[in-house]
Amino acid sequence: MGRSPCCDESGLKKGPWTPEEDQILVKYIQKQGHGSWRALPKLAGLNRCGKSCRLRWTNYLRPDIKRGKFSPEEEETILNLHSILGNKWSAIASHLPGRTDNEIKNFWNTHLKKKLIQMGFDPMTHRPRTDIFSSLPHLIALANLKEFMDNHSWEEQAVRLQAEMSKLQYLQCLLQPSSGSVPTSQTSAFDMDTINLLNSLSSIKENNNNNSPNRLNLSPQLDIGAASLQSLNNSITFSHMPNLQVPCSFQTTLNSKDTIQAPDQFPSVSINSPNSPWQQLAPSSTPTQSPLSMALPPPLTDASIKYNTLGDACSTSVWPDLLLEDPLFHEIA
DNA sequence: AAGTTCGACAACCGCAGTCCA
DNA sequence: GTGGACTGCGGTTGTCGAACT
Repeated sequence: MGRSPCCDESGLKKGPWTPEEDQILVKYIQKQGHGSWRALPKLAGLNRCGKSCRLRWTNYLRPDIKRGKFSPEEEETILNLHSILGNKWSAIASHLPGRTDNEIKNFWNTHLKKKLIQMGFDPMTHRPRTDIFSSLPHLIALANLKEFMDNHSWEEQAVRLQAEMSKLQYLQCLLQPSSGSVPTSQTSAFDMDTINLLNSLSSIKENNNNNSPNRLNLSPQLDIGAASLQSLNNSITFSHMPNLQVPCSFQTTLNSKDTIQAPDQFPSVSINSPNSPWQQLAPSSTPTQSPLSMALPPPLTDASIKYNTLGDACSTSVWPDLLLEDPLFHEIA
């Protein structure tokens, strides 16, 4: 298979096309047809390689090209087709009259991919992200907490947990300044899980203010997630615990339905449409439940738990490092 | 006002497939 | 069957304007 040598030729112009070049190319093709792309530049009087001419024509100058923003219907079509075809841009383009593969590819990379990621979907599989690393710290902390609870007296646990809560409060003070703004896509799922962990521990304390009892009633089996935390919440009493709260900008109080609506910044994606890939992803979900909610971990306890907004699990921030370097984190984890 | 950063999109690069002499 | 010419395609890079500092 020989490679096209045309672009290697020296002396040919590269880079953006001028209106004059566009005019020459359009006039020539309208008059003669493109014929051999390799021969075209010479015949048309253009100092470009044939490949460049072909690309310019097919992606920009072709008269049937539809320019302008993608409609919600087109977005949905792209999402549907991409969930089936993957990055087969030309195949996707063939279903969208007037749109080129390049245009669709760019639109995907700059808009749709980000939307899916922000909404907690893997842009390649179109499925809710199941990044094990994002929940790992949470799970490890819970497992170790349970182990500690099992192996120590109530007095020891109370003293130690109080000390840990004080450390957490200190950590929170350190974290506060970096949380003055609304969470962005740069806020990692790791951060969110850290916040969840802080909230979980906080809720332990809150619950203890409401419940009675100097007794431990841990479930014999470690049921990671809501059940174990609920168990902790219901069974541990603390006094003089520091007030631990995540920055309010990260808090979103859920109602009893625990359904989160699609964020306002994604108005054009109709995720509930019958043809939407997200709809297909959730065949068992109730019609009123947004598939977006599938991307969220289950709420830890009830509506009193503040849950965080979605974050990009792939991105990084200084938060994880800060926490990982702290001895407290190693003690908990 | 100047410099920097960021996002959108046009254009390029290079591999792979097809055609044809 | 072979190999060069050509085209199609997807990934990547470059450019430019807007937003931000």
